[in-house]
Amino acid sequence: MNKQIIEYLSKYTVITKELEDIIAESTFFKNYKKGTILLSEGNLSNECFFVLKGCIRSYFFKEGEEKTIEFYTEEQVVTPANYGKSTPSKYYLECIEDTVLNVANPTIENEMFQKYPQLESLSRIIAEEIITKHQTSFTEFKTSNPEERYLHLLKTRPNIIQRAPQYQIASYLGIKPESLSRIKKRLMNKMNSSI
Amino acid sequence: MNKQIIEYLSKYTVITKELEDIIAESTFFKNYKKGTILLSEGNLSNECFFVLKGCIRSYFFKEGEEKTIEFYTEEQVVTPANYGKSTPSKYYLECIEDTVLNVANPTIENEMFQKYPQLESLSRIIAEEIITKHQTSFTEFKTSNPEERYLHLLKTRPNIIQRAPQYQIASYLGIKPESLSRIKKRLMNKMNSSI
DNA sequence: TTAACTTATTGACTTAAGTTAAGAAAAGCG
DNA sequence: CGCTTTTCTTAACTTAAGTCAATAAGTTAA
Repeated sequence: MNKQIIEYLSKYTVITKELEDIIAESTFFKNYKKGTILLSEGNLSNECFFVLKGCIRSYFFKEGEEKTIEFYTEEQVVTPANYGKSTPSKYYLECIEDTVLNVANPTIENEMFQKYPQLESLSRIIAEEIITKHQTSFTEFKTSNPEERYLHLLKTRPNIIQRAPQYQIASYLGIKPESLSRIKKRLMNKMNSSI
Repeated sequence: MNKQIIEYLSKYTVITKELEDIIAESTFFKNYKKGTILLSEGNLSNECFFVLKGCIRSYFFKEGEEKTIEFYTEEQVVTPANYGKSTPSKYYLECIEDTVLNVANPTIENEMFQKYPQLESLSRIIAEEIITKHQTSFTEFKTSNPEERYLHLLKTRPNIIQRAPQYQIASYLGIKPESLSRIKKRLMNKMNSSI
């Protein structure tokens, strides 16, 4: 099971046997049933996650409506915004499938960072990588219209569309479910008429 | 001049005199005239920046149109996506005002990280902070319409609106300049009619 | 298997952003 | 200072997303 994490981390640096053991020591695995809420609005967070299998969705309520912030699937890191802080969470984390996670907590993590600076170095590199990816996604979103955003999602994360209900996809794309329904229909027509 | 950086870093951890010296050693200051291009599309990047005074804009071209990605002002860190990597930049960095920057490069930075793990620790913490801020901004953007986005910018970064031309603000808000012009007019009317 | 509930689609209508084009205002420069 | 260039505004029109409401399709559980 640890193989997945090591493989992920190996993209960023050489993971020695020692480092591998350190990681194994400082984290643990956990299974969650579909529908499990990992974090609720208003609550503190003392866990961050690495998705081994399944899907986590972050969402919150705005004007009474559920807004999906992000979908996290295999090989993704989920660090709640208030992880290890004393501030309440502004959003929910929910397993939208049966999910297997690798879990860490700030106390052990900080101890490990103290002991093994290489581990913190790795975290820094990964954090910077995530910043870059976020900026790319944000820019893509900003410079696209809803139809283009849907096509982009279809291209870059096709399985998300299979795994999450459409009303969740819609708010993830910043539109209403009715609009997503229409966009799909419009695209179907375009496909057919171009045959 | 270094005071600004130290003050900024002090938000995240205690900056000892030693650490202060380390930072002073590993970076330098530089002045740029308005209009200076710090990084061009297609080029490599060997510098990251901390804005002491002035404003940097990142932008790129999509379908022949300039799209503003971000504005960086006083006390903000600018790390190009390809900083220290061997990949070409996808965007431009331009000083839209006379600007004073604190500049670092990856070679010295990595040396310093090796020598002073506390410095890398600080970088990790700041990087994670930036991730959280990005996610908040992205979510705000996604769940707002153009008018709300403009009002949000007016509230959170009013000086940007003074400092950048409107067509740049427009693309930053993901809309056309004509639309921003109309939004402003509409808001003026609302203001007046509510007196 | 049906009944209850959730999710998705469709239609009619409203609203606002995009597009194109023209002119006004402001900024930059010789 | 006046001329040029850039930026901003306005208008008319098109297009697509939001809204509201009804119905259809799919899911879940008694």
